[in-house]
Amino acid sequence: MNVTLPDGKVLTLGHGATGGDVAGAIGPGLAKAALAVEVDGKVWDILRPLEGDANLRIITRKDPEALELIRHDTAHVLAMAVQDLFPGTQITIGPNVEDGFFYDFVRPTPFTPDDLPKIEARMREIVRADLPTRREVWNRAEAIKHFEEIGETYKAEIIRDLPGSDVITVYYHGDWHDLCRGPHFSSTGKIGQGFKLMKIAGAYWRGDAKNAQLQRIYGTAWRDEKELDAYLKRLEEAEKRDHRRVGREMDLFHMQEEAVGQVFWHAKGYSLYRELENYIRRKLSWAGYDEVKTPLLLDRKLWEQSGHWDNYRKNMFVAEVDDEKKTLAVKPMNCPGHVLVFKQGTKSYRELPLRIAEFGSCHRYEPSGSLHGLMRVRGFVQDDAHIFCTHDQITSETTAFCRLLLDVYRDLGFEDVRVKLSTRPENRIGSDEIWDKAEKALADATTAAGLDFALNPGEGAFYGPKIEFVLRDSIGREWQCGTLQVDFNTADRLGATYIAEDGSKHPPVMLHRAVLGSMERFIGVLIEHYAGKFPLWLAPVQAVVTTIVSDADAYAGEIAAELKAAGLRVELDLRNEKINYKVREHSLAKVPYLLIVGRREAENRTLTVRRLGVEAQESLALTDAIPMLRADAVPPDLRRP
RNA sequence: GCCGCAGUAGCGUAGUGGUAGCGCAACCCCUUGGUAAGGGGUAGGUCGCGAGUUCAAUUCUCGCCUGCGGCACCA
Repeated sequence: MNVTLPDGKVLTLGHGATGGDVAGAIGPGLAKAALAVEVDGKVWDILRPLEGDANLRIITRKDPEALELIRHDTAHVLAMAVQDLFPGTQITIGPNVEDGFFYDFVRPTPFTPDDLPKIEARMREIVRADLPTRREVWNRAEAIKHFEEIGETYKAEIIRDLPGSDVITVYYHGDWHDLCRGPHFSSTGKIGQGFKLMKIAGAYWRGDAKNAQLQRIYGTAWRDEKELDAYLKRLEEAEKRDHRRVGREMDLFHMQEEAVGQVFWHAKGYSLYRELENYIRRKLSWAGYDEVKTPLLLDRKLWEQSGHWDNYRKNMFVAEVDDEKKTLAVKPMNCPGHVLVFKQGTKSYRELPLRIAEFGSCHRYEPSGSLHGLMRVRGFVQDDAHIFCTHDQITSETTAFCRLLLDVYRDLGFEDVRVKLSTRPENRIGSDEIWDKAEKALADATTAAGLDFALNPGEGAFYGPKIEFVLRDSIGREWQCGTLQVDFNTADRLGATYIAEDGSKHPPVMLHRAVLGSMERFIGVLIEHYAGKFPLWLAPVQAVVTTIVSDADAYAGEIAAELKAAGLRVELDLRNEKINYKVREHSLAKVPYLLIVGRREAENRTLTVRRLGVEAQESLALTDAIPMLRADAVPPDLRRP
């Protein structure tokens, strides 16, 4: 049996040799470090006998595969510990997730938070006991029978649903066993102690709300305790920039019971909101959009006609008055309103593409459990627009939109953008010919804008394909914000047409598109991306003028007034506090510019500038400082290069 | 919506079957201090809401509301 190593070297071994034997043949050090092997591209147990000639690579703790194995082995140890401590608990599945793993259990009484330390302690014992791992191949029927007999009905169900071609393998760790595809380490001790149980949660069997709810335990696992600590520290840091926390600390917004899922924007938060809105408004205006404003309440009949009443009635707020029989619905989206605007007067092909934009206030009755700060709300404003165009204009309009979006994201501090293209679903309207055309148009347009896309087959809307834009924030999290959807249906359904070159009437194609998605959510993303330290043009308070001694009060007031006159958002802090205290406080408040004046500055008509996060101070003449600050605060789209 | 947990002053928290403390913030006084917390004092609470048990409930029980962590959902 010949084994080829990554460097091209070929080792000849006897029949039945394992990956461990290969490592041993290379050297004793490697034999010790080897945790698993990659055999012809697949990760195998170190103790599994090779089945013939193969390309083989030794996996040690440093390899990314090792971390995956650590996590999955830890999931097994979790299941062992749980069954040990809570006899009668059924095990179901326990896959890896980002940064860790979970295992889903079936148990009449739910776990409590107090159980976690107990389970974790038992897990550490199991790891220290270094129980040996054994892999067995089982007969399918016997496996089903076995798991039924020991009361593991979910495991039996899993086996029944496995494709007939799959080999049924069972892994033993000591006496405990589990149905598992593997691979695993040769013993539980190889896991190490860099793991921790994180939380308990309910989760539906097979991810379906119609099924039973299982008890899920989440854990995290790393190569060693140092990596674990680093991870826990990262979580703490992420928590510090949580938009709900920063929003309170910086007095940006609040939410309360009387308006569940809706935002009370405070003066500072709304300043940020308006700055962002005005920025988008300028971008839209330059991109040839017409901004409109349409009613929040529209007759039920319109929603029936558009199809929303049938499909989304449960998620709509309705409004009724005593004196009229009409039912009005609070708009959950802006499309019908924009179609009604389009339908005013006769539209010619010469007017297309017609881009109708709106900062559209929408309300949706979202499930209570899905609400999350600004990220998922019931009342929100979309930076929405509908482009009414011909089939031939889809590509060019989409390309232009991609460019606009990338431009905006870059201005807002996001360079890393991914695109997903969702294609025709099973249930759809329109001919395959039109779908072919639309999908190709989106693909071509995205490529033309210099973007790569990932395919999301079958995930499109029933009325047309769509692209979605996912941005990555400063700590690596991804957020889906922008979208563009092709719609062959709505205009026709609501009776909107244009007159073509040959005098015939056609419904226009509608492109539904949003750059930010929702103002609320995007501001949430911005808060977390910048951890509240906004670029100057967005910062709610751009500068604080403060004094060292009260003799400088009058001068400080003069500076604040001049800056205000220059269009800056300035606050004046004349409190009788030490300068150390004020510096600390305004730094924690994330104010970009601290302008400090004492006796010296008042005499020379200068000021001392301290930028957030920079300890160095700079002394400037007042006459120089004002134009400098004003220039610095110009929004990115208004800067002359 | 489902599972679990939680709700005490603006924020962060302690605590108890006999109606509540602490820190920061607020307010007042002293301090005028040159770049990340100067000192002293004062005020602030229907312990989420409703019911039940009890001589007595913030504490125990039930229901509801809201929030948090997941799951499901997201036109």
